[in-house]
Amino acid sequence: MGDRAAKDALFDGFADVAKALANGRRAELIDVLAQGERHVEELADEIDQSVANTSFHLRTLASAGLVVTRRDKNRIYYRLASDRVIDLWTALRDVAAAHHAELDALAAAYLGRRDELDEVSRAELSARIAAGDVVVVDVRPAAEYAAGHIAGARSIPAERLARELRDLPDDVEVVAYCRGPYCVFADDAV
Amino acid sequence: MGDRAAKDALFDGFADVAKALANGRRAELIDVLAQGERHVEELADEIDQSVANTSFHLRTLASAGLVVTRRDKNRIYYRLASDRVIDLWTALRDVAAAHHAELDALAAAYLGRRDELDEVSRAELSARIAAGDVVVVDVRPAAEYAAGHIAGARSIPAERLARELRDLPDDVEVVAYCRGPYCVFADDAV
DNA sequence: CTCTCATTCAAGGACTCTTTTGAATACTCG
DNA sequence: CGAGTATTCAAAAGAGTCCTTGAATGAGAG
Repeated sequence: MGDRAAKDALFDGFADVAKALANGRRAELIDVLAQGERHVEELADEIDQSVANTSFHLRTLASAGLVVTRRDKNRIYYRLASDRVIDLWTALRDVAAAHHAELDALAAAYLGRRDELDEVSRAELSARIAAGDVVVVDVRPAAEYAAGHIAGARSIPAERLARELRDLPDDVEVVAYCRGPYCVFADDAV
Repeated sequence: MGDRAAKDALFDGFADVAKALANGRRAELIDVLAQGERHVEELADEIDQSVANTSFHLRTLASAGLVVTRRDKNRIYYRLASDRVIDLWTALRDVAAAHHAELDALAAAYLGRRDELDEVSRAELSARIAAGDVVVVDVRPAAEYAAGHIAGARSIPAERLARELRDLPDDVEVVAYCRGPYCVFADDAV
């Protein structure tokens, strides 16, 4: 008890979990899976990688215990192992945003100029939903809407938005939302 | 805005932070630094590595923004960049403990049989400190005691314990504590 | 200024990770 | 059972990581 080899092995175990997140493509997978379960081909499409490579990354995540699978017909669905994984992902993003020197520039390059958008706080949004003077649009993929969404929101995935824009009412304000601070669907939608 | 290369770069940025934690020795460094700042040679000693290799790992952590340095005379002290890093480390440990299949075995191998020890809850401990019927001993290294400790605790680093054991009073109970659930100083002390 | 010491750098060899390609599994449905 | 499809495996090239050794840096003290 308490010997060096055992301590190394234990902390290597902690490091294994970090190693699973230590790849940009796997980080994207976690970010997508935080919205709900998806199958391999969808995930490959989300991260723009081959199905084989995506499957490999998912296996890496699975063997670190971050994701689990479920079979339905002949599709295999992956989902996060628990909400704790979301907490870990959030903590990682927070630390990166706070301390990683280049992250501001990277985020700006991907997200564009956010200051040209109008933001709506959570409290304000729920007040206005209750008052009925706003239409909320969920611009995430249909699978993520199906896995859970803001009550009363309408699903219009980003790629269908141009076609369905005319169906939205003219006389009330429209609010678009997506996955979180590092998701551009809503920005594009506006 | 929103193009694939920029998204890859952004998530590679998140992965950089995970990569910094993706090594057992660096994980040990974070765990030690969570107790307070230390200089390179002390840290090398804690993780049983050469000073050069420890310095290399610390640089890796520093360039991911997880630790920062401070010079005092001709010593360089490292400390965590902020409490957010502690949150990240805690979240990582939690996920590992909950989902990593082999971690139970590794922890048992390092920690030994914890069930032979008497545990004292936080509430109970503070009540008994107030009542004065307990002596609390901090068995961490002196530097960590200096960086912060339970009010009223007495510092007896593990390596001095055998010598100073006779000085402890016979008539009240003694409670030992150290860094947290993955630290064996207190177990050894008992 | 020079000496000293803590820390960092550089080069190397062994090892691991990422991605692609093409083939192999494993399951469902007819 | 057999066809069809989603997923995983295997091999290989190229890149990156870890740790050791020995030398270099740079701040403080004399």
